[in-house]
Amino acid sequence: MNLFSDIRALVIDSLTAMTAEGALPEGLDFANVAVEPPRDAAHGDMATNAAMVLAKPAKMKPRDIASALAAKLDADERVASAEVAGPGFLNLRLAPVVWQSVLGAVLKGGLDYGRADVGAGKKVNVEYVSANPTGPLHVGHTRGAVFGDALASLLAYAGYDVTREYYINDGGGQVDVLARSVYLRYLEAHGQEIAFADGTYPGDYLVPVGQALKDKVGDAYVGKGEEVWLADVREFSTDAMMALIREDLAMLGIKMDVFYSEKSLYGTGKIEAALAALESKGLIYQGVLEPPKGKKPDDWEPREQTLFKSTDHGDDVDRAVKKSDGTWTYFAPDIAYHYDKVSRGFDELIDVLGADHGGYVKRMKAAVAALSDGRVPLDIKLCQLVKLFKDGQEFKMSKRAGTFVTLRDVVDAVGSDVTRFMLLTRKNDQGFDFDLDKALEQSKDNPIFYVQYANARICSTLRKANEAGIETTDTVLDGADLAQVTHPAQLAVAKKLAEWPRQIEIAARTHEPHRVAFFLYDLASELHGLYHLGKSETGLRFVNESSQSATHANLALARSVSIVISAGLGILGVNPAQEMR
RNA sequence: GCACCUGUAGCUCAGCUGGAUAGAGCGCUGCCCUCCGAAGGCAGAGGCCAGAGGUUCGAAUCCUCUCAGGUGCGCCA
Repeated sequence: MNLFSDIRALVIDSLTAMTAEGALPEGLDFANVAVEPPRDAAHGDMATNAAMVLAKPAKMKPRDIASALAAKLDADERVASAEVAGPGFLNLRLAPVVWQSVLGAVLKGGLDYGRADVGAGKKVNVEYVSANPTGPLHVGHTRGAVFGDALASLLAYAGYDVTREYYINDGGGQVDVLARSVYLRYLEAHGQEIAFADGTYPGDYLVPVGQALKDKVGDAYVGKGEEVWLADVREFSTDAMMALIREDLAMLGIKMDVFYSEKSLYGTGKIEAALAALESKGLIYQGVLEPPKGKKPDDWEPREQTLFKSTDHGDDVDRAVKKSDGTWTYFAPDIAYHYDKVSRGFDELIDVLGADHGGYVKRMKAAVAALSDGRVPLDIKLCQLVKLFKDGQEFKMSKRAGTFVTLRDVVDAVGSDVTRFMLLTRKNDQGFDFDLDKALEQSKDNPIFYVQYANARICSTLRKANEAGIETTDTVLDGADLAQVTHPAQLAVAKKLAEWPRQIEIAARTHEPHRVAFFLYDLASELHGLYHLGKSETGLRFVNESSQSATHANLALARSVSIVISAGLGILGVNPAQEMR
């Protein structure tokens, strides 16, 4: 149930009727007619721009259309009043019964109230994290992990068939580096002195991997050349790293549906097939690229290589898919991987990447557009950098000094719920300063606390009512006489609840889970306000000693808020606390 | 040099894909606990929406240019 689309449907019906009666010319396009909450609540509950949108094509004055439309809408029982305002806005006030019925809808729907059908069962693939399997996840990955996971949940809630996917970059040179690093730790486990050369990974996290390798193969690889051990150690090491990464993700409650291996694309004809598909469209050719602008590469020399004509699909320059020595560039398996996603029948693709992949967006979109003949949209969400602050100081990361902060460090410090919520209170393309001290603060300027506090308050109230012998199950509350919910502060809460399905639709359409977090904050604010009004106006207290039916109605309102908060936090992957400690 | 992101209150950020007098939190000022959790609420001050043009009934939002910050730009991944 989405009240806004209901009322919009009413407006469209009325406009259609007006056309039939000759009050409007035939053939008008109503697509741009919107029904939205007005910015200023004093203007009413909803506003429509119908008259202004239609004035020009209808060759009529907006206010004339508006007043005719107002007369039509006024006849509907849900509409308490319809007023023409400003240049031709039509402000609608809805009858209290409309808002009261929202509470019934929430109690009946439970966590499913707000579920939308914008997805219409379409298959969407959300690829996120996809960190190289060379070490534990760090803070940078954490943002993408949380964002992608919340986006996936949001889309599922909005009616999409969602697949959560992790692309394992296990095909490039960096896994050889990993293998050599593990080999050193392996030698160390055999009591040898080791030294880490440039371009190897000196991190301690490889010590147990080296030990495990020793446990597995004994001294079989000691003193042997790479040709003997590299392939095996590479596989052993990436498996170990992926196990580590899965544990990291589990700390945030993240579970992928698919782990897709880059390696599986090599030697299986998949890359060749993808490029053949491009070639059949005339998008592959032999050519020489211009040298990159900006910093001058010292060793630049023009060479002929195999190129993808990505400029045909909006890229700035064409991109190499084969190096001059005939091996694939990293872009080639990525094309094949996305081709595979398209072949698996997804209707939409989303890649969640770090901001450092910005230069990659156009070429990948070009590739997907070409491979799917424009059928499958690819949205790439770039997550900007996270800066960590501790004791008011920026916590600088340095891989050389080994002072990089891992996902595990952050979650250990503030917990999964706080980590997730904080990272989701910002748009993905906005940089983020993560203050670990503030995140733990229990006050109003900590949004997660504020939201959870609202829910805890409700739960506590319901508990107390229960102890006082009042039944508080959803079925009983659903049977409450909601007509008693009439106070403006109460109706304000109900109106906020009515916005929930609409916010879900908007958030899902724009791929912006942060909207959910902000909505929950607003809802919590309404609840806190109402709660405090109960201090001076005793009739607004949730538990009303003089009237059991009023108590039930009030508790129905409170419970509805709790349900929506729980649903919203569920999407964000945050546990809705029932009490604060 | 080019591409992408960002620029909104003193600070940190929202702003419903073009709507009315631009909103929250923090900070500042002043109120509110005999009362379901004050870990809170109410109110006030505070703005040239970076700047300049354009598009139209209407722009923080769309287009162009300029300025500032960030991220990138190779046959690396």
